[in-house]
Amino acid sequence: MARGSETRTKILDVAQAAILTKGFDATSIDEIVAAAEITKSGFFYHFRDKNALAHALIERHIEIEDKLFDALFDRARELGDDPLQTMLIGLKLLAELLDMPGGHPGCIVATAAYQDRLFDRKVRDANARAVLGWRRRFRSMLEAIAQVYPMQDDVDLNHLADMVSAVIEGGLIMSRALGESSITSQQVLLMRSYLKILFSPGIQ
Amino acid sequence: MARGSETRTKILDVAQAAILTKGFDATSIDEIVAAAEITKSGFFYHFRDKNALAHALIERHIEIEDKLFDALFDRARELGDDPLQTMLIGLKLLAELLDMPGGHPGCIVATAAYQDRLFDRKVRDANARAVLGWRRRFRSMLEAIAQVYPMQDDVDLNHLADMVSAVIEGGLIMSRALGESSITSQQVLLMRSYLKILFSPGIQ
DNA sequence: TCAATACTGAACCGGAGGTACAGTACCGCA
DNA sequence: TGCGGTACTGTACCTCCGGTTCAGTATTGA
Repeated sequence: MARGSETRTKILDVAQAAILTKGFDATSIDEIVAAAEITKSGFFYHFRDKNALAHALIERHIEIEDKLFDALFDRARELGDDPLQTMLIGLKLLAELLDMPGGHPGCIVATAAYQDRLFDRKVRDANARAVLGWRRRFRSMLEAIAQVYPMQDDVDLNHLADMVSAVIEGGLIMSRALGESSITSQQVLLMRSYLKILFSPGIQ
Repeated sequence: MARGSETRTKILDVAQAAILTKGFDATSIDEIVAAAEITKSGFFYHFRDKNALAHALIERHIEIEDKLFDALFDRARELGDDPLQTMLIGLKLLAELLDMPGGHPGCIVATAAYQDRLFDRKVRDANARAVLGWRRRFRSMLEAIAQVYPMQDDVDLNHLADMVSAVIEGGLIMSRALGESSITSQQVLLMRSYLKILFSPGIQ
Protein backbone atom coordinates (compact mmCIF):
# COMPACT_ATOMS: atom_id res chain seq x y z
CA MET A 1 0.00 0.00 0.00
CA ALA A 2 2.47 2.58 1.22
CA ARG A 3 5.06 1.36 -1.24
CA GLY A 4 2.73 1.66 -4.22
CA SER A 5 1.41 5.09 -3.42
CA GLU A 6 4.90 6.39 -2.80
CA THR A 7 5.95 5.43 -6.32
CA ARG A 8 2.75 6.89 -7.72
CA THR A 9 3.40 10.16 -5.92
CA LYS A 10 6.96 10.22 -7.18
CA ILE A 11 5.74 9.76 -10.75
CA LEU A 12 3.26 12.60 -10.32
CA ASP A 13 5.94 14.84 -8.82
CA VAL A 14 8.51 14.41 -11.55
CA ALA A 15 5.83 14.52 -14.25
CA GLN A 16 4.41 17.76 -12.90
CA ALA A 17 7.79 19.45 -12.75
CA ALA A 18 8.65 18.37 -16.29
CA ILE A 19 5.26 19.19 -17.79
CA LEU A 20 5.15 22.67 -16.31
CA THR A 21 8.51 23.58 -17.76
CA LYS A 22 8.27 21.77 -21.07
CA GLY A 23 4.62 21.10 -21.81
CA PHE A 24 2.71 17.86 -21.82
CA ASP A 25 3.77 16.48 -25.18
CA ALA A 26 7.35 17.46 -24.84
CA THR A 27 7.57 15.34 -21.73
CA SER A 28 8.13 11.73 -22.71
CA ILE A 29 7.15 8.77 -20.62
CA ASP A 30 10.70 7.43 -20.88
CA GLU A 31 11.91 10.65 -19.33
CA ILE A 32 9.43 10.50 -16.45
CA VAL A 33 10.34 6.88 -15.90
CA ALA A 34 14.04 7.71 -15.73
CA ALA A 35 13.52 10.61 -13.33
CA ALA A 36 11.26 8.55 -11.08
CA GLU A 37 13.80 5.70 -11.18
CA ILE A 38 11.32 3.08 -12.30
CA THR A 39 10.72 1.19 -15.53
CA LYS A 40 8.24 1.84 -18.28
CA SER A 41 6.22 -1.15 -17.15
CA GLY A 42 6.14 0.35 -13.69
CA PHE A 43 4.66 3.50 -15.12
CA PHE A 44 1.94 1.67 -17.00
CA TYR A 45 1.20 -0.34 -13.88
CA HIS A 46 0.12 2.90 -12.17
CA PHE A 47 -1.37 4.74 -15.16
CA ARG A 48 -3.25 3.20 -18.04
CA ASP A 49 -1.86 5.78 -20.44
CA LYS A 50 -0.57 9.34 -20.58
CA ASN A 51 -4.11 10.64 -20.37
CA ALA A 52 -4.61 8.94 -17.02
CA LEU A 53 -1.46 10.69 -15.83
CA ALA A 54 -2.83 14.05 -16.95
CA HIS A 55 -6.09 13.35 -15.21
CA ALA A 56 -4.42 12.38 -11.94
CA LEU A 57 -2.19 15.43 -12.18
CA ILE A 58 -5.12 17.80 -12.58
CA GLU A 59 -7.11 16.14 -9.78
CA ARG A 60 -4.15 16.42 -7.44
CA HIS A 61 -3.49 19.96 -8.53
CA ILE A 62 -7.06 21.01 -7.78
CA GLU A 63 -6.89 19.44 -4.35
CA ILE A 64 -3.55 20.95 -3.33
CA GLU A 65 -4.42 24.37 -4.70
CA ASP A 66 -7.78 24.33 -3.00
CA LYS A 67 -6.20 23.63 0.37
CA LEU A 68 -3.59 26.31 -0.26
CA PHE A 69 -6.26 28.87 -1.12
CA ASP A 70 -8.30 27.82 1.89
CA ALA A 71 -5.32 28.35 4.17
CA LEU A 72 -4.43 31.63 2.54
CA PHE A 73 -7.87 33.18 2.78
CA ASP A 74 -8.40 31.78 6.27
CA ARG A 75 -5.28 33.65 7.25
CA ALA A 76 -6.62 36.74 5.49
CA ARG A 77 -9.86 36.46 7.46
CA GLU A 78 -7.85 36.35 10.65
CA LEU A 79 -6.04 39.55 9.70
CA GLY A 80 -8.99 41.48 8.32
CA ASP A 81 -12.26 42.09 10.06
CA ASP A 82 -14.42 42.93 7.09
CA PRO A 83 -15.07 41.13 3.75
CA LEU A 84 -13.35 43.75 1.62
CA GLN A 85 -10.30 43.93 3.83
CA THR A 86 -10.12 40.16 3.90
CA MET A 87 -10.17 40.03 0.12
CA LEU A 88 -7.53 42.74 -0.22
CA ILE A 89 -5.28 41.06 2.33
CA GLY A 90 -5.84 37.68 0.66
CA LEU A 91 -4.83 39.04 -2.73
CA LYS A 92 -1.74 40.61 -1.22
CA LEU A 93 -0.78 37.30 0.36
CA LEU A 94 -1.45 35.61 -2.96
CA ALA A 95 0.75 38.10 -4.78
CA GLU A 96 3.55 37.41 -2.31
CA LEU A 97 3.11 33.70 -2.80
CA LEU A 98 3.27 34.04 -6.58
CA ASP A 99 6.33 36.26 -6.48
CA MET A 100 8.73 33.42 -5.86
CA PRO A 101 12.33 33.41 -7.04
CA GLY A 102 12.45 31.76 -10.42
CA GLY A 103 8.76 32.40 -10.89
CA HIS A 104 5.72 30.28 -10.31
CA PRO A 105 6.02 27.17 -12.44
CA GLY A 106 2.73 27.70 -14.24
CA CYS A 107 -0.68 26.24 -14.26
CA ILE A 108 -1.56 22.70 -15.22
CA VAL A 109 -5.06 23.85 -16.05
CA ALA A 110 -3.80 26.30 -18.65
CA THR A 111 -1.50 23.67 -20.10
CA ALA A 112 -4.50 21.39 -20.55
CA ALA A 113 -6.67 24.19 -21.94
CA TYR A 114 -4.27 24.89 -24.78
CA GLN A 115 -3.73 21.28 -25.71
CA ASP A 116 -7.38 20.38 -25.81
CA ARG A 117 -7.65 17.59 -28.26
CA LEU A 118 -4.78 15.80 -26.65
CA PHE A 119 -6.90 14.96 -23.68
CA ASP A 120 -10.07 12.99 -23.32
CA ARG A 121 -13.34 14.10 -21.79
CA LYS A 122 -12.47 13.23 -18.22
CA VAL A 123 -9.41 15.47 -18.27
CA ARG A 124 -11.32 18.33 -19.82
CA ASP A 125 -14.12 17.94 -17.28
CA ALA A 126 -11.66 17.98 -14.40
CA ASN A 127 -10.15 21.09 -15.89
CA ALA A 128 -13.49 22.83 -16.15
CA ARG A 129 -14.29 21.83 -12.57
CA ALA A 130 -11.11 23.50 -11.36
CA VAL A 131 -11.98 26.76 -13.09
CA LEU A 132 -15.55 26.65 -11.75
CA GLY A 133 -14.13 26.05 -8.28
CA TRP A 134 -12.16 29.26 -8.48
CA ARG A 135 -15.23 31.10 -9.71
CA ARG A 136 -17.31 29.86 -6.75
CA ARG A 137 -14.63 30.71 -4.25
CA PHE A 138 -14.09 34.29 -5.37
CA ARG A 139 -17.78 34.80 -6.14
CA SER A 140 -18.79 34.05 -2.56
CA MET A 141 -16.17 36.43 -1.23
CA LEU A 142 -17.30 39.15 -3.60
CA GLU A 143 -20.93 38.66 -2.62
CA ALA A 144 -20.02 39.27 1.00
CA ILE A 145 -18.25 42.46 -0.01
CA ALA A 146 -21.09 43.66 -2.21
CA GLN A 147 -23.53 43.28 0.66
CA VAL A 148 -21.56 45.80 2.69
CA TYR A 149 -20.09 48.15 0.10
CA PRO A 150 -21.75 49.80 -2.86
CA MET A 151 -20.07 49.28 -6.24
CA GLN A 152 -18.63 52.26 -8.08
CA ASP A 153 -19.45 50.54 -11.35
CA ASP A 154 -22.14 47.99 -11.97
CA VAL A 155 -20.38 44.77 -12.90
CA ASP A 156 -21.39 41.12 -12.76
CA LEU A 157 -19.96 39.30 -9.73
CA ASN A 158 -19.35 36.07 -11.65
CA HIS A 159 -17.34 37.94 -14.23
CA LEU A 160 -15.47 39.74 -11.50
CA ALA A 161 -14.70 36.44 -9.79
CA ASP A 162 -13.43 35.07 -13.08
CA MET A 163 -11.21 38.10 -13.44
CA VAL A 164 -9.13 37.00 -10.47
CA SER A 165 -8.41 33.72 -12.22
CA ALA A 166 -7.97 35.43 -15.57
CA VAL A 167 -5.27 37.83 -14.41
CA ILE A 168 -3.41 34.95 -12.77
CA GLU A 169 -3.61 32.74 -15.86
CA GLY A 170 -2.85 35.64 -18.17
CA GLY A 171 -0.04 36.77 -15.91
CA LEU A 172 1.51 33.31 -15.98
CA ILE A 173 1.43 33.28 -19.77
CA MET A 174 3.03 36.69 -20.00
CA SER A 175 5.67 35.93 -17.42
CA ARG A 176 6.54 32.78 -19.35
CA ALA A 177 6.61 34.57 -22.67
CA LEU A 178 8.80 37.41 -21.37
CA GLY A 179 10.78 35.53 -18.75
CA GLU A 180 9.72 38.13 -16.19
CA SER A 181 8.68 36.15 -13.18
CA SER A 182 7.17 39.09 -11.32
CA ILE A 183 4.36 39.76 -13.80
CA THR A 184 1.82 37.39 -12.28
CA SER A 185 2.01 38.87 -8.81
CA GLN A 186 1.88 42.38 -10.27
CA GLN A 187 -1.32 41.45 -12.04
CA VAL A 188 -2.83 40.12 -8.82
CA LEU A 189 -1.98 43.42 -7.15
CA LEU A 190 -3.71 45.29 -9.96
CA MET A 191 -6.78 43.10 -9.48
CA ARG A 192 -6.56 44.08 -5.84
CA SER A 193 -6.40 47.75 -6.82
CA TYR A 194 -9.48 47.33 -9.00
CA LEU A 195 -11.49 45.76 -6.17
CA LYS A 196 -10.24 48.42 -3.77
CA ILE A 197 -11.51 51.34 -5.82
CA LEU A 198 -14.55 49.45 -7.14
CA PHE A 199 -15.84 49.01 -3.58
CA SER A 200 -14.43 52.16 -2.05
CA PRO A 201 -17.29 54.38 -0.91
CA GLY A 202 -17.61 57.83 -2.47
CA ILE A 203 -14.48 59.91 -2.85
CA GLN A 204 -11.08 58.27 -2.73
CA MET B 1 6.23 33.83 -57.16
CA ALA B 2 2.49 34.05 -56.77
CA ARG B 3 2.12 30.29 -56.98
CA GLY B 4 4.65 29.62 -54.25
CA SER B 5 3.36 32.20 -51.82
CA GLU B 6 -0.20 31.01 -52.35
CA THR B 7 0.74 27.51 -51.24
CA ARG B 8 2.72 28.90 -48.32
CA THR B 9 -0.26 30.98 -47.23
CA LYS B 10 -2.52 27.97 -47.54
CA ILE B 11 -0.18 25.94 -45.34
CA LEU B 12 -0.14 28.72 -42.74
CA ASP B 13 -3.92 29.02 -42.84
CA VAL B 14 -4.69 25.36 -42.30
CA ALA B 15 -1.89 25.01 -39.75
CA GLN B 16 -3.15 27.97 -37.73
CA ALA B 17 -6.70 26.67 -37.62
CA ALA B 18 -5.56 23.22 -36.56
CA ILE B 19 -3.02 24.42 -33.99
CA LEU B 20 -5.45 26.78 -32.31
CA THR B 21 -8.02 24.06 -31.82
CA LYS B 22 -5.71 21.16 -31.07
CA GLY B 23 -2.38 22.53 -29.96
CA PHE B 24 0.93 22.53 -31.75
CA ASP B 25 2.06 18.98 -31.06
CA ALA B 26 -1.30 17.45 -31.61
CA THR B 27 -1.25 18.83 -35.14
CA SER B 28 0.72 16.51 -37.37
CA ILE B 29 2.50 17.58 -40.50
CA ASP B 30 0.72 14.84 -42.41
CA GLU B 31 -2.55 16.39 -41.38
CA ILE B 32 -1.53 19.89 -42.47
CA VAL B 33 -0.26 18.47 -45.72
CA ALA B 34 -3.56 16.70 -46.37
CA ALA B 35 -5.64 19.78 -45.56
CA ALA B 36 -3.47 22.01 -47.72
CA GLU B 37 -3.66 19.45 -50.52
CA ILE B 38 0.06 19.15 -51.01
CA THR B 39 2.64 16.49 -50.23
CA LYS B 40 4.99 16.20 -47.30
CA SER B 41 7.88 17.17 -49.53
CA GLY B 42 5.95 20.24 -50.56
CA PHE B 43 5.64 21.23 -46.94
CA PHE B 44 9.36 20.85 -46.32
CA TYR B 45 10.07 22.83 -49.43
CA HIS B 46 8.42 25.84 -47.78
CA PHE B 47 9.43 25.19 -44.15
CA ARG B 48 12.68 23.68 -42.97
CA ASP B 49 10.91 21.99 -40.05
CA LYS B 50 7.93 22.36 -37.75
CA ASN B 51 9.76 25.08 -35.83
CA ALA B 52 10.03 27.21 -38.96
CA LEU B 53 6.28 26.84 -39.35
CA ALA B 54 5.70 28.00 -35.78
CA HIS B 55 7.99 30.95 -36.34
CA ALA B 56 6.24 32.00 -39.54
CA LEU B 57 2.88 31.58 -37.84
CA ILE B 58 3.81 33.84 -34.96
CA GLU B 59 5.36 36.46 -37.22
CA ARG B 60 2.24 36.52 -39.36
CA HIS B 61 0.02 36.58 -36.30
CA ILE B 62 1.86 39.59 -34.88
CA GLU B 63 1.55 41.44 -38.15
CA ILE B 64 -2.15 40.75 -38.67
CA GLU B 65 -3.05 41.47 -35.06
CA ASP B 66 -1.06 44.67 -35.07
CA LYS B 67 -2.91 45.95 -38.10
CA LEU B 68 -6.22 44.91 -36.55
CA PHE B 69 -5.43 46.75 -33.32
CA ASP B 70 -4.24 49.77 -35.27
CA ALA B 71 -7.49 49.89 -37.18
CA LEU B 72 -9.57 49.32 -34.06
CA PHE B 73 -7.96 52.05 -32.01
CA ASP B 74 -7.85 54.43 -34.97
CA ARG B 75 -11.60 54.00 -35.17
CA ALA B 76 -11.82 54.56 -31.41
CA ARG B 77 -9.84 57.79 -31.78
CA GLU B 78 -12.32 58.92 -34.42
CA LEU B 79 -15.22 58.29 -32.06
CA GLY B 80 -13.68 59.67 -28.87
CA ASP B 81 -12.15 63.08 -28.46
CA ASP B 82 -10.08 62.44 -25.36
CA PRO B 83 -7.49 59.76 -24.48
CA LEU B 84 -9.63 58.10 -21.80
CA GLN B 85 -12.73 58.00 -23.97
CA THR B 86 -10.69 56.63 -26.85
CA MET B 87 -9.36 53.84 -24.65
CA LEU B 88 -12.81 53.00 -23.29
CA ILE B 89 -14.33 52.96 -26.76
CA GLY B 90 -11.41 50.90 -28.06
CA LEU B 91 -11.89 48.30 -25.35
CA LYS B 92 -15.60 48.14 -26.08
CA LEU B 93 -14.89 47.60 -29.77
CA LEU B 94 -12.35 44.95 -28.80
CA ALA B 95 -14.86 43.20 -26.57
CA GLU B 96 -17.36 43.15 -29.43
CA LEU B 97 -14.71 41.73 -31.72
CA LEU B 98 -13.82 38.99 -29.24
CA ASP B 99 -17.44 38.06 -28.68
CA MET B 100 -17.76 36.11 -31.86
CA PRO B 101 -20.07 33.14 -32.31
CA GLY B 102 -18.13 30.01 -31.50
CA GLY B 103 -15.60 32.04 -29.61
CA HIS B 104 -12.27 33.50 -30.56
CA PRO B 105 -10.00 30.67 -31.64
CA GLY B 106 -7.28 31.48 -29.13
CA CYS B 107 -3.87 32.95 -29.12
CA ILE B 108 -0.86 31.52 -30.88
CA VAL B 109 1.36 33.36 -28.41
CA ALA B 110 -0.17 31.57 -25.45
CA THR B 111 0.10 28.26 -27.23
CA ALA B 112 3.79 28.86 -27.68
CA ALA B 113 4.23 30.11 -24.12
CA TYR B 114 2.96 26.88 -22.66
CA GLN B 115 4.99 24.65 -24.91
CA ASP B 116 8.24 26.42 -24.33
CA ARG B 117 10.89 23.82 -24.78
CA LEU B 118 9.29 22.65 -27.97
CA PHE B 119 10.40 25.75 -29.75
CA ASP B 120 13.79 27.20 -30.46
CA ARG B 121 15.08 30.61 -29.52
CA LYS B 122 13.80 32.40 -32.61
CA VAL B 123 10.24 31.36 -31.88
CA ARG B 124 10.47 32.34 -28.24
CA ASP B 125 11.99 35.69 -29.20
CA ALA B 126 9.20 36.37 -31.66
CA ASN B 127 6.73 35.47 -28.97
CA ALA B 128 8.29 37.85 -26.47
CA ARG B 129 8.33 40.59 -29.12
CA ALA B 130 4.60 40.18 -29.60
CA VAL B 131 3.91 40.58 -25.89
CA LEU B 132 6.21 43.59 -25.65
CA GLY B 133 4.39 45.10 -28.63
CA TRP B 134 1.10 44.93 -26.76
CA ARG B 135 2.73 46.48 -23.71
CA ARG B 136 4.07 49.39 -25.73
CA ARG B 137 0.76 49.96 -27.47
CA PHE B 138 -1.35 50.09 -24.33
CA ARG B 139 1.36 51.86 -22.31
CA SER B 140 1.40 54.80 -24.72
CA MET B 141 -2.37 55.08 -24.58
CA LEU B 142 -2.34 54.96 -20.80
CA GLU B 143 0.35 57.63 -20.60
CA ALA B 144 -1.82 59.96 -22.63
CA ILE B 145 -4.69 59.30 -20.24
CA ALA B 146 -2.56 59.77 -17.13
CA GLN B 147 -1.42 63.17 -18.38
CA VAL B 148 -5.00 64.39 -18.37
CA TYR B 149 -6.64 62.45 -15.56
CA PRO B 150 -5.43 61.80 -12.01
CA MET B 151 -5.32 58.18 -10.91
CA GLN B 152 -7.54 57.03 -8.06
CA ASP B 153 -4.89 54.49 -7.11
CA ASP B 154 -1.18 54.72 -7.76
CA VAL B 155 -0.34 51.87 -10.11
CA ASP B 156 2.49 51.30 -12.57
CA LEU B 157 1.50 52.05 -16.15
CA ASN B 158 3.54 49.17 -17.57
CA HIS B 159 1.77 46.75 -15.29
CA LEU B 160 -1.55 48.30 -16.19
CA ALA B 161 -0.74 47.97 -19.89
CA ASP B 162 0.15 44.32 -19.32
CA MET B 163 -3.16 43.83 -17.58
CA VAL B 164 -5.02 44.42 -20.84
CA SER B 165 -3.09 41.56 -22.43
CA ALA B 166 -3.35 39.44 -19.29
CA VAL B 167 -7.15 39.56 -19.09
CA ILE B 168 -7.38 38.67 -22.77
CA GLU B 169 -4.96 35.75 -22.48
CA GLY B 170 -6.50 34.62 -19.21
CA GLY B 171 -9.97 35.03 -20.62
CA LEU B 172 -9.10 32.88 -23.61
CA ILE B 173 -7.81 30.13 -21.33
CA MET B 174 -10.93 30.23 -19.19
CA SER B 175 -13.28 30.32 -22.14
CA ARG B 176 -11.49 27.30 -23.58
CA ALA B 177 -11.54 25.45 -20.28
CA LEU B 178 -15.23 26.12 -19.68
CA GLY B 179 -16.43 26.23 -23.25
CA GLU B 180 -17.98 29.64 -22.55
CA SER B 181 -17.01 31.75 -25.48
CA SER B 182 -18.17 35.02 -23.96
CA ILE B 183 -15.67 35.09 -21.08
CA THR B 184 -12.86 36.83 -22.94
CA SER B 185 -14.97 39.78 -23.99
CA GLN B 186 -16.46 40.02 -20.49
CA GLN B 187 -12.96 40.28 -19.09
CA VAL B 188 -12.07 43.03 -21.52
CA LEU B 189 -15.17 44.91 -20.38
CA LEU B 190 -14.07 44.52 -16.75
CA MET B 191 -10.66 45.90 -17.68
CA ARG B 192 -12.55 48.78 -19.22
CA SER B 193 -14.48 49.24 -16.00
CA TYR B 194 -11.24 49.32 -14.02
CA LEU B 195 -9.73 51.99 -16.24
CA LYS B 196 -12.96 53.96 -16.13
CA ILE B 197 -13.06 54.22 -12.35
CA LEU B 198 -9.27 54.37 -11.99
CA PHE B 199 -9.17 57.55 -14.05
CA SER B 200 -12.55 58.96 -13.09
CA PRO B 201 -12.06 62.24 -11.24
CA GLY B 202 -13.39 62.48 -7.69
CA ILE B 203 -16.83 61.12 -6.94
CA GLN B 204 -18.47 58.63 -9.24
C1' DT C 1 13.95 27.23 -74.95
C1' DC C 2 16.23 27.25 -70.82
C1' DA C 3 16.72 27.57 -66.07
C1' DA C 4 14.84 28.64 -61.87
C1' DT C 5 10.86 27.76 -59.01
C1' DA C 6 7.70 24.76 -57.01
C1' DC C 7 6.70 20.99 -56.23
C1' DT C 8 5.77 15.05 -56.27
C1' DG C 9 6.95 10.27 -54.82
C1' DA C 10 9.11 7.03 -52.29
C1' DA C 11 12.06 5.16 -49.22
C1' DC C 12 13.98 5.51 -44.87
C1' DC C 13 15.32 6.70 -39.79
C1' DG C 14 14.84 7.48 -34.73
C1' DG C 15 11.97 8.33 -31.03
C1' DA C 16 7.63 8.27 -28.68
C1' DG C 17 3.33 6.12 -27.02
C1' DG C 18 1.63 1.94 -26.11
C1' DT C 19 0.98 -3.43 -25.65
C1' DA C 20 1.90 -8.00 -23.97
C1' DC C 21 3.46 -10.98 -20.95
C1' DA C 22 6.51 -13.74 -18.28
C1' DG C 23 9.24 -13.34 -14.31
C1' DT C 24 10.25 -11.64 -9.55
C1' DA C 25 10.78 -9.12 -5.13
C1' DC C 26 8.31 -7.79 -1.09
C1' DC C 27 4.84 -8.05 2.50
C1' DG C 28 0.94 -9.03 5.38
C1' DC C 29 -1.66 -12.87 6.93
C1' DA C 30 -3.28 -17.54 8.22
C1' DT D 1 6.33 -21.40 7.01
C1' DG D 2 4.13 -20.70 3.07
C1' DC D 3 0.46 -18.53 0.29
C1' DG D 4 -1.21 -14.88 -2.44
C1' DG D 5 -1.70 -10.34 -3.66
C1' DT D 6 0.68 -6.05 -4.74
C1' DA D 7 4.15 -3.79 -7.02
C1' DC D 8 6.95 -3.93 -9.83
C1' DT D 9 11.25 -5.45 -13.76
C1' DG D 10 12.76 -6.87 -18.42
C1' DT D 11 12.17 -7.72 -23.00
C1' DA D 12 10.33 -7.69 -27.22
C1' DC D 13 7.46 -5.63 -30.30
C1' DC D 14 4.03 -2.53 -32.92
C1' DT D 15 2.51 1.86 -34.92
C1' DC D 16 2.66 6.62 -35.79
C1' DC D 17 4.97 10.89 -36.33
C1' DG D 18 8.62 14.28 -37.27
C1' DG D 19 12.13 14.67 -40.15
C1' DT D 20 15.64 13.55 -44.04
C1' DT D 21 17.12 12.54 -48.67
C1' DC D 22 16.98 12.59 -53.22
C1' DA D 23 15.71 11.79 -57.81
C1' DG D 24 12.27 13.18 -60.88
C1' DT D 25 8.80 16.52 -62.94
C1' DA D 26 5.44 20.26 -64.00
C1' DT D 27 5.02 25.29 -64.50
C1' DT D 28 6.48 29.69 -65.69
C1' DG D 29 8.82 33.98 -66.59
C1' DA D 30 12.96 35.86 -69.20
